[in-house]
Amino acid sequence: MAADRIPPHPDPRDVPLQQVLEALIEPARRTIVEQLSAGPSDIPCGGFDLAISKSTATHHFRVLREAGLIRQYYAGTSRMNSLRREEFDEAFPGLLEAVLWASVREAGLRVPGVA
Amino acid sequence: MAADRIPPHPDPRDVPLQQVLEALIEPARRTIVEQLSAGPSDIPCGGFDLAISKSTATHHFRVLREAGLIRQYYAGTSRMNSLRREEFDEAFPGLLEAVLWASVREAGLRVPGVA
DNA sequence: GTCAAACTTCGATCGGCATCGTACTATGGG
DNA sequence: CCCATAGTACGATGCCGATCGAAGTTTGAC
Repeated sequence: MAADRIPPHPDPRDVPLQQVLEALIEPARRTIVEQLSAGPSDIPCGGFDLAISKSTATHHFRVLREAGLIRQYYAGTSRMNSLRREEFDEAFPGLLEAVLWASVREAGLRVPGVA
Repeated sequence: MAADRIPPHPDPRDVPLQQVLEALIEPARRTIVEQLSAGPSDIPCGGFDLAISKSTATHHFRVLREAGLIRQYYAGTSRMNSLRREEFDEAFPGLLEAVLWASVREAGLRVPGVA
């Protein structure tokens, strides 16, 4: 079975705020969350646009999963990732929205044309 | 003059999200923000309920100030602190509310009586 | 059965932040 | 003027997390 390889997913309501903030503070991890939030479909670990090694990426995915932010499951040899949006929002209302909003806003400010 | 002793206060809109999260991730600093948010009046550096040394506290106040979260001014020998609620909310809508809400919720869960 | 692809696990390294004690500065009271 | 009060500034220390490479594991394709 493939399910055996899938580590535990805590209920977001059981995750301390401290752990959630620690998960969201790392830029690469925020990028992961942003890309998941932006796209309509789940993304395999290797499908993200990240400038880090595979082993480091694995570490980041684990931190996000243990913080209740993402769900992971296998599809063949690929480990898929999906954002646990609703469940997480129930536990931490407004938090993800605020962080993502600020991220997008900053990304926008870096691009414009006014320079 | 006393004003000379007051370091610069950046506009929250100029503070990167990364810096804000780094400011809010430290428990002692969140405690400071919470106590400011809870009370109706400003609080001097020495008026907080913190289990850390003075020099460490000074460090935390600086980090919060530089993140655009608090305003500091002198009243005699006391350095007063106030939460920059509205200005900060304009720059990071919903963020402070979400963090404070989660904090309060957790604090409540630790006390009850069901245990 | 054999190979390649996709990740994970394990140790080691390295840099940054929280922490503290000590010394220093500014203010106000007696 | 002198002292107490309230913080700040400055190293020094110690820990924790991000990072990587190398080796291991699981799956699917052929």
